[in-house]
Amino acid sequence: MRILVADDDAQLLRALRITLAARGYEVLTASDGAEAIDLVANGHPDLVLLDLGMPRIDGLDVIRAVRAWSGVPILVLSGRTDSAEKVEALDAGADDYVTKPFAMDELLARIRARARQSATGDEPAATTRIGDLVVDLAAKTVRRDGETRGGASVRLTPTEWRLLELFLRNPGRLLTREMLLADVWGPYHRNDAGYLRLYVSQLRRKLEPVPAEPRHFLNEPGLGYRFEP
Amino acid sequence: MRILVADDDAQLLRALRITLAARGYEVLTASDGAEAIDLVANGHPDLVLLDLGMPRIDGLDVIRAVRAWSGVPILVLSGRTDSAEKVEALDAGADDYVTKPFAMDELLARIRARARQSATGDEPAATTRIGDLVVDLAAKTVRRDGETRGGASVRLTPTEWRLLELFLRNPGRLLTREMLLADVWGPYHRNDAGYLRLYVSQLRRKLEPVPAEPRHFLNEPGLGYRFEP
DNA sequence: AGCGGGCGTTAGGGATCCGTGAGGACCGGC
DNA sequence: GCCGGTCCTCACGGATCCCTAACGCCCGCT
Repeated sequence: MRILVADDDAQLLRALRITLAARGYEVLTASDGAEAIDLVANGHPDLVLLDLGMPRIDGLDVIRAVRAWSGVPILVLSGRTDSAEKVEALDAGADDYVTKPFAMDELLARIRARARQSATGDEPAATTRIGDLVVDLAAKTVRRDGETRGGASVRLTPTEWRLLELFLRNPGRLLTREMLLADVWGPYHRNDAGYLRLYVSQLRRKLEPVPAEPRHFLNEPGLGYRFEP
Repeated sequence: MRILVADDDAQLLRALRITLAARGYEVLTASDGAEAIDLVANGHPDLVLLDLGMPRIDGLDVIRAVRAWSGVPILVLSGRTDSAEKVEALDAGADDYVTKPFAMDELLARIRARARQSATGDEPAATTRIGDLVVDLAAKTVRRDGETRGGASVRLTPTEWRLLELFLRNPGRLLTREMLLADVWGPYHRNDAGYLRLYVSQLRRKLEPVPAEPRHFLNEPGLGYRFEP
């Protein structure tokens, strides 16, 4: 999550950088409008914190310039409290408006709200490659590499998806029999190792280039299984 | 654009209804939390204005209940100005927070901002081709390819439109039974899989070239349905 | 060599899920 | 009151999936 902070107040800029970095955000900074526009274009931020009172280019023009080509969420910071200015900024394309001085925890909460919005909106498709197959867990699709359309090349059953999901979420890690059985079939089937043998076999048949010589779904005798990307 | 206004203050409710209606919005109203949840489920609003201080069900619980199954934008109105309450509401899933008393033009601007957010999403897919049919979600029409004039070749019922809309907005992705049921019939019908079977069947009969061999509305047994363009 | 445990695979049977038709309940318009 | 449209309930044949049982195979142990 990368945030661009644009403000001409160096002290506030520094405070925001520190606070945001401490929350795990990646921070870009700009101190005037031109720099802000440039960094939106070339820095690819996921969210913009924009002060309206910056030199060289008016904040409203920054919003309009950005909105001409980008849909990145814009959260406006401003000292002005009159509603006319808020209306102008929001109608120019801003997504939220906070007046200074502001409570930091409120600002952070509003940032989280905007981050949610972009998280659900655009999905770079959390996708994993297995040989020449591409697995998309969210869309529940497995397509042959290169084929972006046309029905899914491979169909998996619900149980197969649950098992595959566990493997893909823990790449390279050893997953014990009990862990896998408890997560897929529930805690009362920790001893039914036969289920695992059967479904791992089916996953290999559908996903391994050479099912007889597994290279991604590996067995560790006596322990469990491991997924190697 | 349909807006649900939930507030226990009858006078404010009436003022908002009149103001919003004058701006061309369709307005639904609720005066307590339970009614609000019910209307989100069955009224299919595009935006929710929610007062936090309502009887019967706490406002925060309303947010959580709605967020459990719907992504509709929620704009909170509240008399409380302390930032802790704002943070709670925003983190529960609200998209914006306005404190009473508020300036009406600011509220309207924030409503427009939220409306943009949901509107920009569907523009690129305003029209979709299914076989030799062309579906226009905005105009709610289905015409045979080539015929630009004349009445719609195919008529769909309101429920069929809601279902079709979900499919067209998520092309290629698997939509689970629960997701579809919750979005079309509300969260209290997550188990009525029979509804889905029936209406998918009707969509296929009206939209598939060969209803008996569906190529666009596909079923994944045990999981849900998938729309393939 | 003989044996036993863990592993991979195959082949059904029973349960669940799906597609579709018919018909009743409800509503607004004429 | 009548009627067309929409939504929902119910029922049943067929498709799909999950689980059980059984059979080789490999490897380490006796």
